[in-house]
Amino acid sequence: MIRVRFAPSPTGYLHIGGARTFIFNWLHARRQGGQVVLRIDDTDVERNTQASLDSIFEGLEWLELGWDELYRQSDRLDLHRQAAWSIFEKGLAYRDFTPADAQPENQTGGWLFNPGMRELTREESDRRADAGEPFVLRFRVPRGAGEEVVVDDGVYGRVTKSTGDLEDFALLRSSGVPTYHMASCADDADLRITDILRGQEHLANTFKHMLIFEALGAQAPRMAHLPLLMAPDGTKLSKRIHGPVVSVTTYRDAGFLPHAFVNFLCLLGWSPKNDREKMSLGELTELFSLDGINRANAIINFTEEEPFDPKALWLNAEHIRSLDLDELTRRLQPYAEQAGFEGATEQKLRTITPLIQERIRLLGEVASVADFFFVAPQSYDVEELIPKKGDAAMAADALRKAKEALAAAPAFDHATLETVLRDASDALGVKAGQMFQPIRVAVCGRKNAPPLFETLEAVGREDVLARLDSALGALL
RNA sequence: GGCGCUAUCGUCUAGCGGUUAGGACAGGGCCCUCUCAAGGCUCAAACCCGGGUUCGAUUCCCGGUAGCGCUACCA
Repeated sequence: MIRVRFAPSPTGYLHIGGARTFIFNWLHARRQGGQVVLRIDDTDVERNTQASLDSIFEGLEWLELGWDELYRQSDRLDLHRQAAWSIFEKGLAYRDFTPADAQPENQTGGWLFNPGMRELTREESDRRADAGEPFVLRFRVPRGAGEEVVVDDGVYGRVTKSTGDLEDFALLRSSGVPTYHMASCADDADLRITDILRGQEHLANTFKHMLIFEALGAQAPRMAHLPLLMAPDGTKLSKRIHGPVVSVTTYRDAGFLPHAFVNFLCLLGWSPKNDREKMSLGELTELFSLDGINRANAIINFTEEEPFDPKALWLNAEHIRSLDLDELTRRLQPYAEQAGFEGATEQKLRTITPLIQERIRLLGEVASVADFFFVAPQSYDVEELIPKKGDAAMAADALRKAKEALAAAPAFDHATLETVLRDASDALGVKAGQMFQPIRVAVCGRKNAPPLFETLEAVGREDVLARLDSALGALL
């Protein structure tokens, strides 16, 4: 049974890179009928915040993927400490009494351990500890000549590092709180995690982790590191520098469909190799494989003017178009309410959905695309009422003729309206387009809108006639 | 600085010794058309540099360069 874990630390909001890591883990597990563990890595007491924790859950829940088990590392500190001391008992870790502020700076490279500490006898070490002297517990990295640690990575292949390049890293802080490395490995072993998929920034840490697993007498999980998501300027994503676009909830608020967003994120750093791009969650689950994961970092493309990657927008539009009317209506509802549309009942929305389905890329665009279905256009440029190759007189004629024809129309459905209005334009001796533009602007308040007849039908005879009147008024 | 990883159109990518270097998004043009979309067709756009290996390198090896990551009692 495959067991994966996603282990965010609540020291910042959930960003899209984290979301992608979660998604890849989820897909990897689900593809093989495995389980997904969500583990909150909150051992850094100083930097944890409730807001971050909330943002993580908010973001993950929105993805509509779910998980099977939930843990918090802070509930499991005893387990980590126990694991650390078991390593100490095996002689594979030692106490380092060097005060934190006396730690060598280490920028010229090459710091491996503090002289004197590694060689302390057990008696001496115990004596100083008993006397209450603070210490950190460090892993005793093997120092034999030519020794190396090997990682067989599911993405990067065989990667090795000489132990001569690995410092004696800390397992326990002087406060007694386990470090990330210790807590993470102890938990992975205890939770029987079989596969670790995580960001490539951890590749270099993995050598330490292999050492810890070995010292713990635990079988190391299979490792697979993911290329990183970068900002267009090539630097890492940062809310401070790049703004809210790096936060998952921004995508939710703008009106991305969760699984369209999942689809998009999957395409950054992974490919099914057959040129497929638009995939449902089911298809992704079926197609996902470590083989398809790229090794180079991927840039997510956004600018100040266009905060979302154009491909994300396109994919979202694709997913919107393939939703059935009920589902899309249901998804649209909260955004219509958010826009403050009066009377945005499901029934009313349902008549509008098909008219905007292929015209929006984001659910939130319902606000700007469908406004006139709910309220008469407040103001528009009167010039826009004037058709191409026409003048104000033609516009007025068209509007008057339309009023007359629409008032007399035997029915107010789009088929009837089409006949009636086309006949009217013939009678007026103008082109259909010249007839329709004034009507469209009068009713919708702009030149670009959904098809006219369906739109008129949805708006209704009474409102249409009233809007034609006020347009005529504005024209004269 | 040391160590690790990476390098194909603007962006995401396919390619796993011989290809007109393929697809997608974005961009240009055309068609369709009541506007806008959607759709169809089409154009432009890439193998980081230098050495090897080979009959032949985008592909394999080495070096350079560049980018990213790690180098904490952060994760």
